Amino acid sequence: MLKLSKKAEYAFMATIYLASHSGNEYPTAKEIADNYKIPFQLVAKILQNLAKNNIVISFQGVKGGYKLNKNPDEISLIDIIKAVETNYKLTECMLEGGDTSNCTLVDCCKIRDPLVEIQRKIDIMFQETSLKQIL
Amino acid sequence: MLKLSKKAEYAFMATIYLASHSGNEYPTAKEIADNYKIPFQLVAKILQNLAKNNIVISFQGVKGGYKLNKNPDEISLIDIIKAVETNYKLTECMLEGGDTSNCTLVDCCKIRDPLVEIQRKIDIMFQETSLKQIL
DNA sequence: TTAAATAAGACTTAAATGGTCGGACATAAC
DNA sequence: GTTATGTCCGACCATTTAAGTCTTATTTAA
Repeated sequence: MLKLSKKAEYAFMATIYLASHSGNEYPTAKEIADNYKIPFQLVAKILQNLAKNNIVISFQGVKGGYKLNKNPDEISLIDIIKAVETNYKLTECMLEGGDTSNCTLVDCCKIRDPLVEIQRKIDIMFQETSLKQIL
Repeated sequence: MLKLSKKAEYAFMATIYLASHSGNEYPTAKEIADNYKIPFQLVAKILQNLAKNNIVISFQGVKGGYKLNKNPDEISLIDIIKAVETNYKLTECMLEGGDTSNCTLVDCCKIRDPLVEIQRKIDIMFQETSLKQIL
C-alpha cells in the first residue's frame, strides 16, 4: 500500500545510471541490469517505455544503448513514473457507477474519497522533483 | 502503484463518520457500511483494527457501536493507516539479501533505492495531517 | 554475414488486495 | 434466561495487479 512499484524503482535506477554515465559509449540495458543486479528483461522493457515517452533516446544495433533525452534537472520524476506506470491516476475522481450528475467533482470526491486531496499532494511532489535531485 | 488501499480509504471514511456523528448512540459498523454503501464485513474488520490500536473505542452488545478515542485533531492519518495496513513500511531499507555489511544504511539505500527519500516525504505528510483536516 | 544490441508482445508465476463466511462472545431489553 | 443486536476473530476464496520470463523480429557496426 502506497509503495512505489518495481517498475518505477527500476526506471529511476536506470535513468540515474544514464545520468552518471554519459561517456562516449551508450550504456546498454544489460549493463544497467548487471550493475544493479536486477532482471535484464525487465529493465529492457522499462527502457523501451522511457524511450517511447522521449525521456531517453535509444540506439539500436551493435554499438547501441541509451542516453537521456534531456538534462537531469529538466526531467521530472512524474514523467518517469507516467512513462512506466500504466494506470497512474492519482487525482482522478474515483467514483465508478456513482451518481456523478450531482457531483461538483472536487467536493463530491472529498466526501466520498477523503484521500484525493492527499494523493494530489503526492502527485505534486513528484512533479516538483527532478531527476537531478535524486542523483 | 502508489494508490491508497481500500482498507485505508474505508478506515478514513469510518473515522470521518464517527467524528461527525458523536450523538448519544454509538454508530455501528452496519450503519457506516450502509451510509457509504461499502461492504459491511470489511468495515467491521477495519473498525476492529482501529479499536485494537486505540483509535476508536468499541462497545459490544445490543446498544454497541464505536466512537473515536481522541479528538479528530489529535489523530494523525498515519495512525489510521498503520492500524489498518499490515505491511506499512515505507522508510525501511529495501535491501533483501544484499550486502548490508558495508551499508551505512541511509546512503546505501539512497544509491540502491533513490525512492526511499521520497517515500519518507510521503510518510511525513501523513504524519503531519490530522483527521480533522480531512473532515 | 555475423554478433550485439533494441523492440515488442505473449505468456507465466507470484503476491497483494478485496471481499466473504461461520462461529464465538457480549449485553441491553423483554 | 432468552432473544435480538451488536462486536470479535480467524480462516478462506476470488480477483486483480505486479513481477518476471520467453520468443521472435529488427537494427546496425564491424
